Amino acid sequence: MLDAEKNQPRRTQEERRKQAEEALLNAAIELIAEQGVQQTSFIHIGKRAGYSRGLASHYFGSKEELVSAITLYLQDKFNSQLGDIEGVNGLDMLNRSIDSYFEYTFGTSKDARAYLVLWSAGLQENSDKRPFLEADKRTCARISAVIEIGKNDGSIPQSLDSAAFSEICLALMRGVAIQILTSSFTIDLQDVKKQCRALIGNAIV
Amino acid sequence: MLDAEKNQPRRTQEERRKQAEEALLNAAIELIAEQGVQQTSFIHIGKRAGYSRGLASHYFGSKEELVSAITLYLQDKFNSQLGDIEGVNGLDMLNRSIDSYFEYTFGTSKDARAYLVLWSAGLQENSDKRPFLEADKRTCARISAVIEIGKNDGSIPQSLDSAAFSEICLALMRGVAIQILTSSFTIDLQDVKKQCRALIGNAIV
Amino acid sequence: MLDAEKNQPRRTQEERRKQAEEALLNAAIELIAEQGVQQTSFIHIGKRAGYSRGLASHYFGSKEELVSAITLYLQDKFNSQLGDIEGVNGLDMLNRSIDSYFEYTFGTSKDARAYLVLWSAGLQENSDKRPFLEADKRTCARISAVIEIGKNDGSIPQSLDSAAFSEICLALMRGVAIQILTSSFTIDLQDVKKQCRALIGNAIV
Amino acid sequence: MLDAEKNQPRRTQEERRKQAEEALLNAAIELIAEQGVQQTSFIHIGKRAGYSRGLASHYFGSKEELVSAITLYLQDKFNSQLGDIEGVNGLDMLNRSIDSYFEYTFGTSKDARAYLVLWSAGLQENSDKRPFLEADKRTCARISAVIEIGKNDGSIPQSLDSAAFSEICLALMRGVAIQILTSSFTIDLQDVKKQCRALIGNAIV
DNA sequence: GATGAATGAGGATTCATTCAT
DNA sequence: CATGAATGAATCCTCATTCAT
Repeated sequence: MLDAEKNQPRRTQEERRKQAEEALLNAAIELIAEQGVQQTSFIHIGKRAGYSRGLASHYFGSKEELVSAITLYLQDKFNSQLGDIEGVNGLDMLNRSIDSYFEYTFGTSKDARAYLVLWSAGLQENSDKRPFLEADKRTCARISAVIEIGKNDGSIPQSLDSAAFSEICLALMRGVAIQILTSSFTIDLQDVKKQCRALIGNAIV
Repeated sequence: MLDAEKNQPRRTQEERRKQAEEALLNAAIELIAEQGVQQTSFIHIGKRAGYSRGLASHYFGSKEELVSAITLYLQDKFNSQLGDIEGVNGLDMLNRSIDSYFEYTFGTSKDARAYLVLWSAGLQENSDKRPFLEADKRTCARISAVIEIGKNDGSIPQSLDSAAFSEICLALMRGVAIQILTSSFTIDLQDVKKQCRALIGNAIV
Repeated sequence: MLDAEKNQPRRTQEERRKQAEEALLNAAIELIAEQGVQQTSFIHIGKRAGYSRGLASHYFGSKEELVSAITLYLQDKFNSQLGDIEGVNGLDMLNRSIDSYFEYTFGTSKDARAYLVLWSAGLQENSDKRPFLEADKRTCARISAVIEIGKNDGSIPQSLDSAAFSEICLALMRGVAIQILTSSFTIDLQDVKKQCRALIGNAIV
Repeated sequence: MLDAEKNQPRRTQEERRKQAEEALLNAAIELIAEQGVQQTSFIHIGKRAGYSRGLASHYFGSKEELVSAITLYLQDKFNSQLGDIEGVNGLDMLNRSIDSYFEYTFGTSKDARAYLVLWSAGLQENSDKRPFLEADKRTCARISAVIEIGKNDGSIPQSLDSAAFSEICLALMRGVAIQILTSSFTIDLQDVKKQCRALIGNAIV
């Protein structure tokens, strides 16, 4: 009991820290989704999170480190939300993967938009693309694995090049995501989804 | 004769102005492709173009106007490079359109990269997306037109929804382009092209 | 017995406090010798000493007080190291005084360097020079006393103005010390010492 | 005449720049002499010089560069003030060199104090001492040259080691200077001067 | 028309300092 | 007693922008 009493303040300190850090991260994510990375200043982040202007700087050290932390945070969150893909067979699992990516992208949180804003910095020549390339590699590997399952259970033909197809798949999904987030589509989301499925379905059969 | 003498210097002035303006625009495009919009300052643009640091500011007024000017400049350049699409039938024209977009994106100039850097600002909620949306609309209209030609000459089935398909097509092309420009693909460019063509080809037949 | 039991933890606390304080002081001295006063932050001091970042602040209150504490600490340490000057006569004692100042300055510890860094703040017009002036006065008094001994035992001529000479002596020693610590000498230390002794020796005889 | 009219604005621009730069340098020198380098901010410099807070930063790029510029400026100014040393023989020239160093140090301008403040940063281990070492080397070379002249004309004995002696001389002069600037001397300046001359004079004969 | 001098706003960053635990 | 969470002041620095020449 005494130990618990002694530990409590410490735990509370840690908790305070964790809570503040998460609040700052989420504030930063919102602001990045709204205004982009450059326009998002430590001052704004602190204000939005309800803390002082210096705290985000204090915790994350520099803006570069903040961006890294956000990137990892969003990737982890995405992966944990994704969980295990289930389906009656490989093809079904592939379709469900695509659906869940759609759901993530069009969900209410600003995570997906913020992630794509961060990721789009990779379009500049001078930029550290590694964190995003590794994430893309993992995503493609997951798609490839599903395709291989489909090949084994007969729902996907053996002739399909899983490595190449998974990368094209990701490119398509990402292209669709960004066109939606930039309000480029005039057709409605259900149509977009249907077209995507058709595109992928026809390629596989 | 006197008129000619008077006009000549004026014309030369105008030409010099045009030349300087173009040099500044291209310097800005290079810098944007390399470092992004925010990191590209008037000073750097002037230096890269070989002019004074005040000239870009002098010509374009403000940074916002500069970005607008660059956007229009790049769209015009792209359109004029594209020219008229030719082909034996609609399907062939569609394939050639896709090829020319590939060529533009992977060409030596930094135009495509700079344009996508500018366009990616549209991922942020607070941003003026109009110039890009209009350009996308024109692009889709062009693809739609080609599809309609294909429907008429029998190379593309009547059942294809040209409006929806053209938008998905653009999404795919844009997704592929940015995955390439962010070095995400591990498969080679020829493979990417082949996969794209297959995807679109299967969808049409 | 109960008293002893009660006292023991108190003494241990006090000892721990003293130990921590000394560790913090020495860490601060090292950092000041390396980087100067301004660049030496409480956080760095705590880290270097192996304690928390708040402890130095907790003990010394403010940075100004910390600097005062260090100054006194270094002066006390110097004085206690110096101890009593011994020699066969006044002249000999003077020479030994000079030698011991050399030894202190060129010793392995960073004390002398740190002290001179702190002292050099006195070059600025707006600065509290008192602690250093008092220390200098004591040093000159010590040298004067030695000279007076020399006058009495006949090793130093009566004509020498001990007050003026002791101040010039200190100026010479300090000048030599800082030239050495700023790596300005190209001649070796033995030569420096020899030259100094000759300068002082010739002045006295 | 037209040329002159055309050139004037350009020259005026340049002059404005030069004037502003010099005002900023002198303001910085004053502030450094008063408060030290760290406490001297760009904002204060601008204010003291009668310009905006950003100008010093704009001109000198960074504080490090500002310090470099000031160091060079002060060294150049000192050297040009010094001019050629004249005297009836080498010994006389040596004495006059010492006198002029005294005059410089105790003059009304804050140059000498500022220079010594800058130079004292070299006491810290992590610091760029080069600009100061080079200046010291030049100073010693000048003293050595004078000593050699004295050896040739017979006013200084051949046995004197000019290299070693010039360095000790500089150390003495610098030690005296900093003791004066830190108000350490209780004896008056004339006495200090007399003592110095005696010290050096006795060493030479 | 073109240059670059000068301004001042804005933001990253570092810390002394205070305060809760 | 000791830790470290949190604040906010201060400063360097970068630029868009204005303006004199």
